[in-house]
Amino acid sequence: MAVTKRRGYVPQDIEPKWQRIWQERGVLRAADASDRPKYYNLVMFPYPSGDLHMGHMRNYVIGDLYSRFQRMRGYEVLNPFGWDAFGLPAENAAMKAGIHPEVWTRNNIARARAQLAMLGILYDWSREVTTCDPSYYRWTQWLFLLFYERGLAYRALAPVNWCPVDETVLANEQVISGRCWRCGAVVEKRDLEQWFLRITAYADRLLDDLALLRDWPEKVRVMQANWIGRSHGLEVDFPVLGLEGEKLRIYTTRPDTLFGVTFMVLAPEHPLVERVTTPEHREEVRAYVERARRASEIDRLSTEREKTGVPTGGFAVNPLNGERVPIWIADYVLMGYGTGAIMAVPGHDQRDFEFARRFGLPVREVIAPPSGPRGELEEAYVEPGVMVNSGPFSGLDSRAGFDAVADHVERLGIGARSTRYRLRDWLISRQRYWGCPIPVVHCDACGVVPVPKEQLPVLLPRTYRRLSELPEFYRTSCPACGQPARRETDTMDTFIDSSWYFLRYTSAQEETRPFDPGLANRWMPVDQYTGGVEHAILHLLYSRFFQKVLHDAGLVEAVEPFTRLFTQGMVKRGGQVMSKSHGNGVAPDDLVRREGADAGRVYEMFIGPPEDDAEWTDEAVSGAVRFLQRVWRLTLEPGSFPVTGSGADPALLRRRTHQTIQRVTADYDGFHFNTAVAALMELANAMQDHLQRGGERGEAWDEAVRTMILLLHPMAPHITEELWERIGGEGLCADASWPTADPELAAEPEVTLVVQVAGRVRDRLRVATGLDERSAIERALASEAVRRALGRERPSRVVYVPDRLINLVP
RNA sequence: GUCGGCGUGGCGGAACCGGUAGACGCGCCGGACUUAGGAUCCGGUGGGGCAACCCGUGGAGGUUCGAGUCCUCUCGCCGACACCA
Repeated sequence: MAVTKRRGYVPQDIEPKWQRIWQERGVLRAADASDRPKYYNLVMFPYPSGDLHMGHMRNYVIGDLYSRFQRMRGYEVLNPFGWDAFGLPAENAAMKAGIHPEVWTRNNIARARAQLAMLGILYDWSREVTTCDPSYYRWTQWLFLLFYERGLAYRALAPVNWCPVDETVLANEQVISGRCWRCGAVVEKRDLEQWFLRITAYADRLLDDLALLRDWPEKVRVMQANWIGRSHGLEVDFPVLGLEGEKLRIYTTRPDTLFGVTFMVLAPEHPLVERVTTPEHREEVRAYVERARRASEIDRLSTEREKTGVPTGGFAVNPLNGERVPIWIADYVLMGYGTGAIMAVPGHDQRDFEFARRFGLPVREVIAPPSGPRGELEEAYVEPGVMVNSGPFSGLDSRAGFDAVADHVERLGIGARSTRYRLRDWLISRQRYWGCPIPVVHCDACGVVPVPKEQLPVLLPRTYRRLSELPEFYRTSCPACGQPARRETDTMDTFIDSSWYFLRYTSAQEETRPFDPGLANRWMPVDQYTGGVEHAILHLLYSRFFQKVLHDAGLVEAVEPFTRLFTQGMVKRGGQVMSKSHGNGVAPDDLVRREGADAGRVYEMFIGPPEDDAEWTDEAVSGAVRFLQRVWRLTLEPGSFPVTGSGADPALLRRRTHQTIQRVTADYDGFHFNTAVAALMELANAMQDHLQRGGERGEAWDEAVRTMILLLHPMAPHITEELWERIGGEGLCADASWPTADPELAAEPEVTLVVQVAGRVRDRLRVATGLDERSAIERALASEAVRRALGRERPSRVVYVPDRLINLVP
C-alpha cells in the first residue's frame, strides 16, 4: 500500500514555485514613479564567461539579500542586472571551438540567467543591459563622440603597451608588473597611433573628490589616490654647455636640494640625447638607447636590478651656483613622467645615490639631519632637515626651502612651479573584433571625421575577423565631403562599456539618447555598489571619470556615481580561488539539487565576514540545511518537540525576539551577514527551548515565528515565503514590512555581573540591571570565591562598571 | 623595498568605547528514541588538574585595576604599489 509519507521541508518542491510567483508578480520591478524613497542597489555586472559557480554567486546573493531587505524597509529599490559582454574570451572561445563570439556570448548569458534564477536571485529584468547589443553600444559610440566634441578624446602617436599574445594594445592600468592583466604575457613597447581619453584633465577632481566617498573602503581610496599620484614640484631650466640657447628642463619635488646636484640624467628616449652627446660617446650612447628600447617593461621597471646608464660627454650648468655637471642617460628615468629628465641629487634621493655609487659620481650633503651634518653618506638622507652648502639658502629649514628656492627660480625666470601626476591618459584603442567600433572615419581630405550621431550605430559586421581585414566594413565615404574614406578599424577598450552601464539602467529602453536625464537624476547616485576589490582602480576610476564628464555635459547631476561601496572577498575551495581552471567550483545546479537554494544562500552568508576571503567546506553546508529544517519544524510542527523541562517564560521569548530584530537589522545594515545568521540561529534555539520547557504557543510564540520568517526572508526567500503562506501571512513575504524592535521588550531585567579580585575573574553574579555601586560591592563581598581570593583584607580600590563588572583591588 | 590588512579551539569564525575570550556553526565524544538512521532529540567538547585553581588570542616587552582590543619591537601570511624624480 502506498502510504504518503509526510515529507516536511523539501526545498526542491517549493523553490521553483516561488520563483515563478515572484516573476509573475514583478517583485523587484522598480517603479520610476513611487511615493517611497528610492534606493539604487547595484552589483557589478559580470562578463558572461560560462558557468557561474558559488564564488561568483557570493556577490549576487549579497546584492539580492540587500535589495529584499531595503525593499521590506520601505524603499523603492532599483536592482538591475546586465552583461559586460564584449571582450577577448569570446574571441578565444570562437577561435578554439569555431563558434561566433556573439553566439558564444548569448549562450553563456542564457545559461547564467537560469543559474541566477534557480538561486532565487531577483532583478528588474526589464532594465537588462547587454553591452554587445547595438541598442547599447550605439550609445557607447554616442558618448565617445561627446568626449571627442569636448576635446576629451584624441589620437596620438605614442609608445604604447602591446600584448603579443592578445595582439592588442593595453592601457597603463591593464599592465600589471609589466605583464598583460588578462593573459600574463610580457608586454612590449610599440610606437602606434592610438585613441586616448583625456582622463588626466580630471586628475585633480578624481583625487579631491575621493574625500566625498566617506562610505568607500579606505583601502580603495588609498589605492586610487596612489594611482593618480599627484605631486607638487618645480620645473627648472639647466643651460647646456656648448649648445647656446638650449635648455634642459627638469622636474623636481625637492627644490630645496638644488645645490646638491652632481649630475643630470635623461631618459634614453629624451629628444636632447642626440645633441648633448659628444662624438667620443656617440657609439656607446646609441647602443644603450637601442638596448633600452628593446628591454621588456619587466626588466626595465624592476627595482631589484642594478641601475645602468652611460655618460653622454655633455655638461649642463646649475643655474643657481654655476656649477658644471655631467649629463648621463639611464633607463631609471622615464620619458613618460615629468620632463623625462632629472637633476640628480645623490645625497638626498636613494635612486640617484645608488646610481652615483655605481658609477663613482660625487655625493654632496645639502640637507643636514637634526643631529648635524654627517659628512660621509652611507645612504641618501630623504627626510627634512637644515639646508647646508646651499649658498644664500644655507641655514634654512628644508621645508621652508621649497618655497624659498621656488620663488627665487621663478623670479629669475628660469623655471616655474608645476603639478604632476602619475596618472596617464587612458589608451582605449583595441585591435580586436569583439568590441565597440570607434565611430570615426579617416578621410584624406578632411582628416578624422566623426560619424554623425544620427548614423549611429556603426555596426559590427557579422563576419568574425579583424575589422582591418574587412574591406566591406572599412570602405566608406567621408561624412563631410563624400569622397571615399576609410573607417576606423579599432574597437574600444571594454572598460568603456562598463563605465556608464549604471546610468543606462535608469532608462534602459530609451531610444533617443543614452539615458533619460530625469530618470538618471531620479535614481543616481548608486546608493550601494557591491563587487570585487580587483576593480578598485580600473573600473571604479573610469566610472568616476565618466560620471564627471557627463555631469559637466549637463546630463546628470551627481558628481560621484557610487555613494557606498562594498568589496567582497573571494571564495576558495581546497585553498584555491574557485574557478573553472582550478576545477574546484561549486555549481549552483548541484547545490540546489542536493541542499536547495536557500541552504546554499544561508551557508554562503554564514561562511565568514563578506569582505574577507572564505573557504568553502562542503560538510559545513549541512549546518545551514539543519537550521532551515528546524525553522520549518518550529513553524509548522511545534508539537513535535518533546517537553523535557519546565519554566518557560513568554516574556523571555519576547525579549529574545526583539533583541534578534535589533541585531539582525544592524547586521544587515552593516553587511555583517555571518553574525546575522548566528543571531537567527540563536532565536531558533530560544524558540526550541521555549517549547521544550513546555511553553505555550500564544501571542509571544506567534510573534517569534512571524519575526523569524521575516528576518530570515532576505537570506532564505523561498522557505520563508512558503512558511508565510502556511501560517496565513498576508500577501507575499517579500512584500511584508520589516519588523520593528521595541527597546523596552528587548531590555534585559537582569545581567551577569563579573566579579574580579585584582583583575582576575573570581565569580559571576546575576543582578538586576542598573544595580548601584554600594549594593554591588556588598553582593561581591558576600561571595565565597571572592572571600577566598581576597582573604581578610578590605579592597583598597573598587572599579565598578555597571551591568558588566566589578573589580576589587586589595 | 614601501604602504596597507590579518594571525583567536581540530575547522569556519564571535567578542560594542579596553571590561565574562571562544557566540553561532562544522567536526568529534557520550547518551536517548529506533527494525534501521548519514534523521531527530539530550549532554559534553581550548589545554592542564580529583579539586581549589593555573595556563591560554603568533612571539617578546610596555601602559592599565583590567589588554584579543592600545603602544614598542619581532616573526609569519595575504594584498596593493613597485625606480613617477
